[in-house]
Amino acid sequence: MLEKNYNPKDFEEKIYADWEQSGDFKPDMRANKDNFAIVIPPPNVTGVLHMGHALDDTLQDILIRYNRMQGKNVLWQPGTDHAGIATQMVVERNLAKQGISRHDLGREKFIETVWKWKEQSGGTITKQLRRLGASCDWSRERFTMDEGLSRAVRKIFVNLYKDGLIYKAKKLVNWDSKFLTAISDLEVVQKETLGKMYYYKYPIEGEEGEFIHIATTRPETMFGDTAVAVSAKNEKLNHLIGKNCIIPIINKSIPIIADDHADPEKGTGAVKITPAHDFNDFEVGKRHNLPLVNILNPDATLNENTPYAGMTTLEAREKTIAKLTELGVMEKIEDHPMVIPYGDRSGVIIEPLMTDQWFVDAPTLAREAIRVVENGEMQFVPKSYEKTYFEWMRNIQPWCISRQLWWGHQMPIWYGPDEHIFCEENEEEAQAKADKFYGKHVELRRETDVLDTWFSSGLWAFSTLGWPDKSEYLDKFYPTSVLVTGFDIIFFWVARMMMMSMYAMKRIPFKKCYIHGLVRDEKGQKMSKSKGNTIDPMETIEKYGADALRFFMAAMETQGRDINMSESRIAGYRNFATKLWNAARFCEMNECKSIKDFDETSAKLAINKWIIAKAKLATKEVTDNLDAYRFSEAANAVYQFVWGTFCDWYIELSKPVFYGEDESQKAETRAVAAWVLDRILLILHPFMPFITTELWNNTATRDVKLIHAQWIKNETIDTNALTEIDWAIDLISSIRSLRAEMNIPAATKLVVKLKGANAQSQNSLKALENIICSLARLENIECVADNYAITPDMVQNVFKEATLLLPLKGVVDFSAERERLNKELANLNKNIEGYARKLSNASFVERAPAQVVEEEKRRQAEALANKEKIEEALARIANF
RNA sequence: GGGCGCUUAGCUCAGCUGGAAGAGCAUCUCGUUUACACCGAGAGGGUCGGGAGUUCGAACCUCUCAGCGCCCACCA
Repeated sequence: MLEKNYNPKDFEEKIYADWEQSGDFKPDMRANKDNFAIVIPPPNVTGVLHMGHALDDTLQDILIRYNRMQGKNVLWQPGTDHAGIATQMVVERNLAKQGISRHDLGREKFIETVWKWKEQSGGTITKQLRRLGASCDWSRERFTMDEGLSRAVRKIFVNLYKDGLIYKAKKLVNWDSKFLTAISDLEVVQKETLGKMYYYKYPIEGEEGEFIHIATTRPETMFGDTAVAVSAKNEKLNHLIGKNCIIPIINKSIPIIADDHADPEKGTGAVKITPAHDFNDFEVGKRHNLPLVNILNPDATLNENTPYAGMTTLEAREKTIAKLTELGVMEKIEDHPMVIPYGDRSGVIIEPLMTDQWFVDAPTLAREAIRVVENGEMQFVPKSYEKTYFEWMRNIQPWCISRQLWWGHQMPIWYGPDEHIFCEENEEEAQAKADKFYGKHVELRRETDVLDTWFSSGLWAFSTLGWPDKSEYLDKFYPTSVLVTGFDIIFFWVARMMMMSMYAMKRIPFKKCYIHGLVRDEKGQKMSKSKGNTIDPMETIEKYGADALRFFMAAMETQGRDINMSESRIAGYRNFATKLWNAARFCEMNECKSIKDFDETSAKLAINKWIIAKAKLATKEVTDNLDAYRFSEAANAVYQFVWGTFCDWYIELSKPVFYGEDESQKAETRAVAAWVLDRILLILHPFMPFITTELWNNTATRDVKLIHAQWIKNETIDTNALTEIDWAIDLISSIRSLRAEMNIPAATKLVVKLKGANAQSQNSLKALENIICSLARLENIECVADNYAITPDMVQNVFKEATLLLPLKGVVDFSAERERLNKELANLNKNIEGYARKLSNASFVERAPAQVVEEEKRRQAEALANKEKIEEALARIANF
């Protein structure tokens, strides 16, 4: 017995526990079937589920369940990411509350603390994924710092190193002065800020009273200047090229050089060159062999190469300006809108800094990764994202992979006494190589840097499946079927997976990459903790059920667009679940038990044949749309069928049967209703796994669990079964509409005389009389002999057939109707003119497809007939 | 500067191959009826951002103008 009220909390968690305990999420490895696999984008191990995950993982679960129901061998590979900086940051913050810094603990103790934190909070997000209904194979859960995955990381690293694709270099990198580490270009966010432009002048050496005018936004970097550049084409200034100028305050002489980096149109036309602190200047410096003067400490304070050692850049800037003013070389200060780089995690200004770092030769790795997208081996859905991908990949820069952090994969690099590098998968091998290299035992020192988190994420598609070991999972499931992720992750992850997979496996990591948008708040604003506009998916689930949230995500997911949260809409989908719940109760109350191996094609009754055809059409629609990754279309197809067709019409149409006398009709209708409900649960299951399973367990008699029930493809559909009932529905709708328009009370039973009607329609009417009278609240309906026939599409709007309906009971005011008919008539006249014009257009008649012309003629004829009828109707009601 | 996308009902958005404009929510009217008021029936509401072009036919294709958003790069 179903409870009276739909209450998802009663069963959602229970059902999930059953699935997981019964091993329903595990692939059947013995079976020789088609394989389908998705690797989950690993959430941060210590994170909590947000709406972005809810979207991402709902879409994946839909695909997973849909494919599982097609009898495929399905694996959804779950796991979490160690998220280097993010996790280290959280743990450091916790320690800070106790007044402890990571340096107090030391590296080993600190890492231990992080592991403890991981043990303690690491299960949160996976629990939340379960609550959402994600049918991952949890027995295979992986973590990027697992022994197996770490081994994969070391192996790839060593291979890349030995292939010359990883190298160490002293380069200008993005330096995060809060975390004291280098970060990659992608982890830098540019922010629009209103800054200032400072204009001042450097005296020309040996020429009293001569100056070169400089403009800069960062005067404090002048102590690192090693040249001033002027374009050779700059007529006003190029006479200074070759001379020297003096940096004030420190009185250092630097050359004035010719370089086109100095745009005569910008600033003063002369640019101070600070090669150690600016990416452009670095390039200029390389071209001219300029010395590098580093003026910053790692914490972004100025160092002893400046007069202001120990000061922050802002403090030093103040000092510098004051001093320049005092020296009389300061000219002016202007407001200047500019873009300043910040660390995406630390939020501090990122300084370009010269340091030793490790790089992956991304441009080389990108070549294969580009090729397999160009030739269509890996396809983006929507396709337009491949442009974004190409754009980035074709301009890719070496990837800085070393991080001066503690939490992460420590690089498999050892240094000998003379700094000779040994790169091996483990310490023993490195030691052996070193001993051999030096001809004696030596002490090795391991590189302390760890790898960028995305290095290990890049291996995720194959490392989780068991690589570098031989693995059945790898054989069956690699390349995986599809990767589902947000557009903001294309560069961070998709691109790197492509590069790493093409390098390590020589094969693509996934055949398709489905990219979705962001989940925003109701107003379309990006959700963020700082704005306080985040919505916790767990609270939404608590309030409306996981099914409602999932359906919302699916129904809103249209390719290439962001999703705005809408509580009213989620409520709407909870209502949808309630509706289905009540429809199932209706079936239960009328003893609609599903019959094992019921042959639905044996149904005789028109309404039953009709709903069966409709159900099959809905199935096809869902199937086609899911195959094309059109989630919203698929979801809406089920929604429309369940609510608009099954509940609104079929249940109502079945009532006269259930409340009638004919037992054989009743029996058939019971079986068919049960069959349809069964079908609904089947096609709705990927979207709403909980309610469908709960109902299935209560109503279905099939001895298979819904999660494994067979999806039905390529059925034959008896579309002829649609006509009669569709006609009746149009008729009923029209009568209802007319009744409302004419203000006839619902209680008033009408007598309807249907004028015309050919033999077939008369038969239909006879057969469906009960239904039509009951649903349209009629006393009776009868056909009146006449000279024109009724076809289903003629009854689309009864107003066009106004003479068909003559209310005999109740007082009816026709004035509104008269007005309406007159309007209709005017419209019709306009249309008739239009048709005539079109049909007399020789170009149209000759060039449009014959059927289109026919259609136009048919419409013209119809319009003319309608016109006649309306005129007739007007004449009739003239007496009222 | 380069790229991508958006503009359709009051709101949020669908609309796939060019063939008589759709959904949900909101609004208004009415509710006989035992699956459901988290409901039912009905209604109103659109110059598909503006303009031009291609076509027998354009929300859809082309050009153009305007507005909005995102990504990348740069800005002394």
